[in-house]
Amino acid sequence: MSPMLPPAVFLMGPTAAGKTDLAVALAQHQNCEIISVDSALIYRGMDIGSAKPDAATLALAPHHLLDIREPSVAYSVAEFCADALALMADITARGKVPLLVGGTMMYYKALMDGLADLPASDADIRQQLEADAAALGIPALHARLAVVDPIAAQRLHNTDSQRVLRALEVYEVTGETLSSHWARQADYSLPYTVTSIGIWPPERAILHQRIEQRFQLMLEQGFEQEVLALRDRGDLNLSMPSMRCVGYRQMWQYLDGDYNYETMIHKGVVATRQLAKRQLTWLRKWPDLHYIDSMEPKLAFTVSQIFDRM
RNA sequence: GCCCGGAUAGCUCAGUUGGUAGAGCAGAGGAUUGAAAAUCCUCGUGUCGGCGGUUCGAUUCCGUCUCCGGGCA
Repeated sequence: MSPMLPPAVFLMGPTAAGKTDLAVALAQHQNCEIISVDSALIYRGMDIGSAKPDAATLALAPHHLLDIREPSVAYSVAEFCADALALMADITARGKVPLLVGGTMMYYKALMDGLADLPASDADIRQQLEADAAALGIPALHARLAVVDPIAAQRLHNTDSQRVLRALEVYEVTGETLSSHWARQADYSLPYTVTSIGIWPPERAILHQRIEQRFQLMLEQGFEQEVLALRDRGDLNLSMPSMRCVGYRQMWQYLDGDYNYETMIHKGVVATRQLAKRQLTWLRKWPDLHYIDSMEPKLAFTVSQIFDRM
């Protein structure tokens, strides 16, 4: 990384760790502008269950990349990278520091390391592949992949529905294998000097407690009504990325009558804990991460010092 | 008070014709290239409720006690 590159800050952490509060405090006292890095906050009408900052908070500290999609429309990591890079350039040009905040770790990873030149998903082909998967099973599609792209097939487990389907999709769309796209991946590095900050409580039990309390709070704030309204639109279903978000999926299934209210709460909390665990798996291996204990009361001050040293 | 069921992993339970036990869920660790809040992989020692008895050996059979259901009074 060249010292000539402009600064940017990544503020990362598992769900319910307190990222938003810290980001808002920083945005008010530092010369920075917030870009959300969150695959759920992009959706309009999904506010309570996604723990989106409320209007008063956003008035104090505007966030980019909130409410940029209808829940019926998918977003992608590639779109995120394009959006984020454009915003970062703009913020930098206005003499401010881009402060990226969120928990979607693959978005950070792709922004940092780049993506291969792959085609966007193709709705028709994907639909056909999903039909094949339903009829034949994922292992059969994995076997099909092994014929055309043994390298990719070897890397993918034969039950990994999402990646096996994607690999076949890339091949069908481009006529070229996924592994050969990977092989041609261009050199790339993010043109910023990044300071990476990770925030979470030192004890997992504390995070679990916060997750449970926050889920209860969402219910009190009208999460069920929010999902009822989404169902009433009539254009959404459980196969869409938006409705697969943690909490929304479980509330939807409860409203379908799949299980009772108490079970919905339990499954929602469990799914959130499991999300946090996966986020922490990314964070543990993130290079040059400044870890911040979210239980530390002088948090904002600590982070300000990091800013000052940039 | 009596009768019948239960009591085994954090939870729900299976099982051992007597040789100290295993599933699902939870939890933990990991992977992660246009759906990523997604998708997937790996990981199972626990006084088999307590105390006695029978036995080479009891979580398993017998007795008894405790607790939890249900029933009868």
